Amino acid sequence: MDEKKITIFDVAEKAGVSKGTVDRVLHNRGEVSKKSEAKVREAIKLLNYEPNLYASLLATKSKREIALLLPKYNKGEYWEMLYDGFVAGGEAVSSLNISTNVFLYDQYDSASFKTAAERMLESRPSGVVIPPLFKNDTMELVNKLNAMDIPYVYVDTRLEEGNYLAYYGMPMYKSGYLCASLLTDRRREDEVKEIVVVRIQRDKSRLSDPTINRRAGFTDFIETYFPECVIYNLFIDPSDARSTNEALESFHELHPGIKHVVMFNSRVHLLSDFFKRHPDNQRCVIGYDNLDGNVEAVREGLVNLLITQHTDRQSHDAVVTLADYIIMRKQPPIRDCYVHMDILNKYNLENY
Amino acid sequence: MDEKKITIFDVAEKAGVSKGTVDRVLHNRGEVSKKSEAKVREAIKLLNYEPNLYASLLATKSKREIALLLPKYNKGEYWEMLYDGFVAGGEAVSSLNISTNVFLYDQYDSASFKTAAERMLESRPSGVVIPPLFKNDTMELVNKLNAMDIPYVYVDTRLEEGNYLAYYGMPMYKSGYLCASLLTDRRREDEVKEIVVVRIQRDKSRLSDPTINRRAGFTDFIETYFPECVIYNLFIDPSDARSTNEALESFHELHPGIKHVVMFNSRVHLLSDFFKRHPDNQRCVIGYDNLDGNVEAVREGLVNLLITQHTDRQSHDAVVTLADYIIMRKQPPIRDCYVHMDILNKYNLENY
DNA sequence: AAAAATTCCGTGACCGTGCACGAAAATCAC
DNA sequence: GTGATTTTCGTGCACGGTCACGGAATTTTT
Repeated sequence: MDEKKITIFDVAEKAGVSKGTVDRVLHNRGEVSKKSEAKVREAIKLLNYEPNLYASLLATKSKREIALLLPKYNKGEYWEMLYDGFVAGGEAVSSLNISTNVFLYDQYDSASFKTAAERMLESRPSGVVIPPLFKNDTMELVNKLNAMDIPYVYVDTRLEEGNYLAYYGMPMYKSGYLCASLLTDRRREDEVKEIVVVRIQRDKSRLSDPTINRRAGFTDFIETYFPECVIYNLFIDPSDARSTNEALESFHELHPGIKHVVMFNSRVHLLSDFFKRHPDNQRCVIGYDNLDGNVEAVREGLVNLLITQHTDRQSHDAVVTLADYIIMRKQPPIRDCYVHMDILNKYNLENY
Repeated sequence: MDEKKITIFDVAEKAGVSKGTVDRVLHNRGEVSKKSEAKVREAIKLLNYEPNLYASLLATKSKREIALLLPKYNKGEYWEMLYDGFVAGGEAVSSLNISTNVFLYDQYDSASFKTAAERMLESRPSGVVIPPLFKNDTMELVNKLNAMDIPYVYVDTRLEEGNYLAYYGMPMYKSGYLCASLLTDRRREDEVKEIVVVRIQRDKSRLSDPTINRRAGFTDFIETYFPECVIYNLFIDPSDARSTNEALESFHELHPGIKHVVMFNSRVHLLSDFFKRHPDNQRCVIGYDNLDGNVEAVREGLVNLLITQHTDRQSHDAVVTLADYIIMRKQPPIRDCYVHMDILNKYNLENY
């Protein structure tokens, strides 16, 4: 009712100083004696003072910037969604005098990550969003960020260190488990004897396969409920459509009866051509992520289900979370935000 | 770059008037000659002026209120989710000097709707959120709102008139279609011969069954792809657990082999007890809406799938949309917002 | 045409905070 | 103890609106 809004003046009065001093304390701008600072902080706590965001925003001139460190990508690839969400988040907070900036690197070249990180640091951002692809390099970066007191948010995956402001991502293990449950839904054991997992050649030689946990979840489910089932691994090269198709064809000749196909990365659309040539309405295909190509494949009935998340919302929320923290020192209510795993089929992908 | 922010002064100068006049035009506060008004509007358009929200919020004293007209509900019922989202939306816009207020009525008593609507109008809200249960009464209300120039947003369902600001809801017909597709996923025709649809006794005698379109979508799918299939209707009384169970038991005795059970309203949890007594892992049960009871039923494996939407987000977004419109006359980008239909099973309901 | 009534419009005091400027107080050097 | 530094602090304008007040311009009345 009588919500008398307390202002910086009230605090100043209570502390026996001027509003200028209170302001200095509020923004840790220094030039305040320890004694005064103590009194001001006391008064702030006592009065339960919260600064008026609007007055602050109106008066301030300082511009902030939030940076995103992202792998280079081609149109329609996974990382594009993170990028889009980041931009959208930037628009959402642009009225808070916060802008955004993206630094790209080559996801197969650790050195390029380092230089991108270096450039990013030089831009002196007020906050950073990172999908931590290179574990060690990211760790190094994060140490510097901590030293510079720059908050950062993980998206996609997360490192096991303790200083990130928040994390947005899909629970990988569970997403594999979910996939297996959908693939085998209401099937008897003798109906699921063989499964093909299509994988990316390049990931084999990589330090860390990004889908490893997902695969683990999937395998655990199958081994528990379909112990007799055989899981084949088929490797393809996403950059070479011809070799991909050849690999698929020759595998198909070898194992013509396989009805269950799964792909743990976001590239299940690469199989569309093959499925078009070999239609089979007994087949069940499950992939991940709502890339345009994947969605189209579901629409055409080539892929049955997609397990997705609002990837763009991850980076969007990351930006908003950072902005809230930068402007108002507001801690996010939940630090580890596992986004919901959506299940998309032909009939519910329209409004996604 | 040189994003020189244009202020009310720039507009005033361009129009050859004072800022006071511009302000009067901006808020349709009258006391402006047609000539001046025209010049001001011209200048606004020319300069592409947008008022500074923060300055406005800082200076304004006026309080606004957004009202929600909602059926009375018990804890754990569908309408509670709309309520929760409304409250959450209210918190999100509270800093815009906007508060919220809820007016409850008896969903089976048209007269109580009318008095609630009357009370609501007397509170002179700046915006209204309505799930239009009573078509005619809502129409009457809406006419008054239009006359009073009060914007309103539909949630849940929508009337076929043209003046609402926005609508948030699930595409009912499609949600039935989706349900049928999931129920029969990868089934051969001879595997789906009988389906039970459990319905609410009371809805039979009601003017309009709220699930009618959903049922239509469901039936259309089944008739298309499983023309031989028989759909049974079983009516229960949600307020009487004993009679419900009796109805289920006697139906079960009559048709013991039925493996497919569907419920089109949000009360599939009412069947939990029965399923507990008659476990059958060949059975497939699909319901709607993520009420706690329903979620629990999925977790326990009594219900296979839930088709849900973020019901709370409907009313939440409704409030935010209204606030944006009230404060900044911002039209929502999409007027008819069909929210995405989520599919929930045992393995992806945790983070929902 | 002057007076009265209306309509229209400019002015200026806020709203609560940020920040530059310079004065006051405290510390230091000798 | 005096002057020079350095530290600490108060003051006042700016930010871009809102809105009440009262005066100017216009219309109406007599």
